[in-house]
Amino acid sequence: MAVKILLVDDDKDILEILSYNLKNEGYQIETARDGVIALEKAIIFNPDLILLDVMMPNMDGIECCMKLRSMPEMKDVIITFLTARSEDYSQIAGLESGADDYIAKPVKPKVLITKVQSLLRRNKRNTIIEFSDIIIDKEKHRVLKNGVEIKFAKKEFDLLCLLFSDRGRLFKREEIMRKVWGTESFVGDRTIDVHIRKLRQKLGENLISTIKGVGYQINE
Amino acid sequence: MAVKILLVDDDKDILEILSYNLKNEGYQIETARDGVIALEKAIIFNPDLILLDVMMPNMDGIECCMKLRSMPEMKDVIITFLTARSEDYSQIAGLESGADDYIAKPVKPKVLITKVQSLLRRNKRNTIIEFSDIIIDKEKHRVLKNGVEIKFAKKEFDLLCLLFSDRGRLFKREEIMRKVWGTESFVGDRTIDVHIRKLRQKLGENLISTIKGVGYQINE
DNA sequence: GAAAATGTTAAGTTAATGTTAAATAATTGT
DNA sequence: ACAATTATTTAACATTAACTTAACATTTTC
Repeated sequence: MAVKILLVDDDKDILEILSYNLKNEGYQIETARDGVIALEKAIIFNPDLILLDVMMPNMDGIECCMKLRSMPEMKDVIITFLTARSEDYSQIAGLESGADDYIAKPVKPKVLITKVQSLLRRNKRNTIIEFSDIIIDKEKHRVLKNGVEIKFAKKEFDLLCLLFSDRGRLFKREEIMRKVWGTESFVGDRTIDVHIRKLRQKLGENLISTIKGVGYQINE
Repeated sequence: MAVKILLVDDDKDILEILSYNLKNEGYQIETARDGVIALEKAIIFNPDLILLDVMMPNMDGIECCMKLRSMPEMKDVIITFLTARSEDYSQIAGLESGADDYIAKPVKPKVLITKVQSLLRRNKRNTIIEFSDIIIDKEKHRVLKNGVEIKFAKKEFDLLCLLFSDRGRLFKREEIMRKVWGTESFVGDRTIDVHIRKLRQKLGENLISTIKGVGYQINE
């Protein structure tokens, strides 16, 4: 699956240039013209990386970044500011905003691409997840419990990976739906439950707990 | 099959000189002028050895190397850096990058050839694979089951070798397609299945298991 | 304790793969 | 170069496993 990048800037030209260059590198791009739109698009698009202009109308980058970070599903996204002047640095670099890095404007396409590559590399999340007696190897599509392999069908595996991507965190049904089934498929309400059932059968009844009216989480 | 080497350097002259000398030795050579191109070519060309300049525009050798190593299909390729100065050594030798060795520039052709030979020799281990009652000899293109030779056509053999190159690992259909059939050939969907069928007929129905929607793997 | 949400099971549907034979393509021997 | 042989791909249909749904049970929340 292609890497997804959300570009946020109020300057149409910048959006276009950066968009063009990043698309050329094979990235999947979405754009937003202010912070408010960015928040909405981020939820739908589920990007791996967000490039966020600091100075924007409506909602500035710093505020947008903080809002993004407050959403649990955006915990792992990489956020990078685009800043017009290095003076802003003190504010931006501060931990508060929750960004991972910043890029000084004006941005040269080549520099941007290098930077993006290095950001993505840095965040190559662990492909192997271990938790008590369970080992999940995303790459090999393999799950071991007490050293014994247990087979999982595709959707089951995707769901499992999602839940284990942040153990203990509560995943809302809506979020599970979006991340495992995607935005276009419209499946019934019981589908998630049935898959949860299968995970419980295979890995033990006490692994996943239900938070009624909200979603599911892995018990830590 | 000739040994395939991918040469990566931004200096055209170096590419030419090394290319010339290695071709003379009977190696099959591809070249790339930066890391990005190198990644693309590596996937298509599927080299045995990659000689990688460290200092390059676009994507440097270290980054390129890490990217290569992160692809499961590049697990067994030998990666060697070409470094302009021995000072870089500390960075390069670090385990992180995943390279096997390095060669100091400027490279004398004779030295290079000796080095390449020794690298290839070192890695010749995988040529014979044994697994329960099956013995596969890649070099001789031979398969024995319980001491009895079984003949495999080329594609069948390639597929078999791929699956056995990492027993237990799940190979995605897309990956099988790329590695056995290459990126340019567009063959139908059922082609892989038919070949899997033949392997199962020849080596037993329980050897290979299907993960629907994903791919195939050897049962361990 | 009624409404809402989720659990559970089995049956229904869909999508993916299996299988066979026949059609092409490649290779070999003469 | 030609036919003969062998390898590979395609096409059609069968089968299977994955996934979804539906019906009803159970649990939680207010």
